[in-house]
Amino acid sequence: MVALKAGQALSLWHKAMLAQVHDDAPDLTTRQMAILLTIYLDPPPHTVRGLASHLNVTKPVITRALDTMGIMGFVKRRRDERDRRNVLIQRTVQGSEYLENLGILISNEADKVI
Amino acid sequence: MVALKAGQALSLWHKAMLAQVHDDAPDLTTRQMAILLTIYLDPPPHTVRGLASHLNVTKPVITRALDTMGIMGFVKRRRDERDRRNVLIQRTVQGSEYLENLGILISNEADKVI
DNA sequence: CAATCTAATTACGGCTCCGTAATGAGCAGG
DNA sequence: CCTGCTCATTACGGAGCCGTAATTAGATTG
Repeated sequence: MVALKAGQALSLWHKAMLAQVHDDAPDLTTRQMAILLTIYLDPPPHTVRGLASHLNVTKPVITRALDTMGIMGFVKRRRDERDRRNVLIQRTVQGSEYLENLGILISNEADKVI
Repeated sequence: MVALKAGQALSLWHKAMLAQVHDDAPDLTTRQMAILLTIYLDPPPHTVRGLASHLNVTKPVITRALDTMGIMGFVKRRRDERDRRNVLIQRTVQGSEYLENLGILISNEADKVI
């Protein structure tokens, strides 16, 4: 399972990108996608500072991405009651569904790669 | 080989996105990446109209993406001498190298997915 | 409790992208 | 030729993201 050669990897990437472009679902930037996936795949808690450090970008990048993805309904913010300076980023049902569909889409395309 | 489940696909996508964000290589948009991969993976000739129709976007989107990626050195334009209304989009050494590295990167990340 | 440090956000100027509509240039038929 | 058609590009106003720097709010330390 897996063991993907570079050419096959590019082909898979191509198909996945095409599907993303065709599905006129909300088009996340590379950074937004990386942030969203980190929130959903890495264990919580997630803070702005932690995400910024993990992705090696500045904090405003995270804040803005959370704004955008919050409007899309993909993430939620909650104050950390222990240290009210922190904001804890939380998952949503809608975000889970979005990523689940993305996973299925990529998985399906992977099946078509010889 | 391959047979990627949805969860593994997401994990692969995540790692590939993170690598993209970390490598502060030029950050292409989803559309630009889809266009670039189509140019390099699908058989030529490629025209603005053909790419627009293939990706289901308007022609100015293609023109602008070619401008940007042309400046990056990833694609070249040439007039079609048979029908001088057409522009033929061509690959470059630099673009090949960029995509080759991307393929290797994704392939390496795929190896790490259990 | 004042000074200091930290977390997150907001402000600002700059750049790129978007979609629609107009423009420029080349082909084709009568 | 000239009218109509096609291909690609440019123009234009609007929206989003960027990085740096300033700001707000909360914790901490002496």
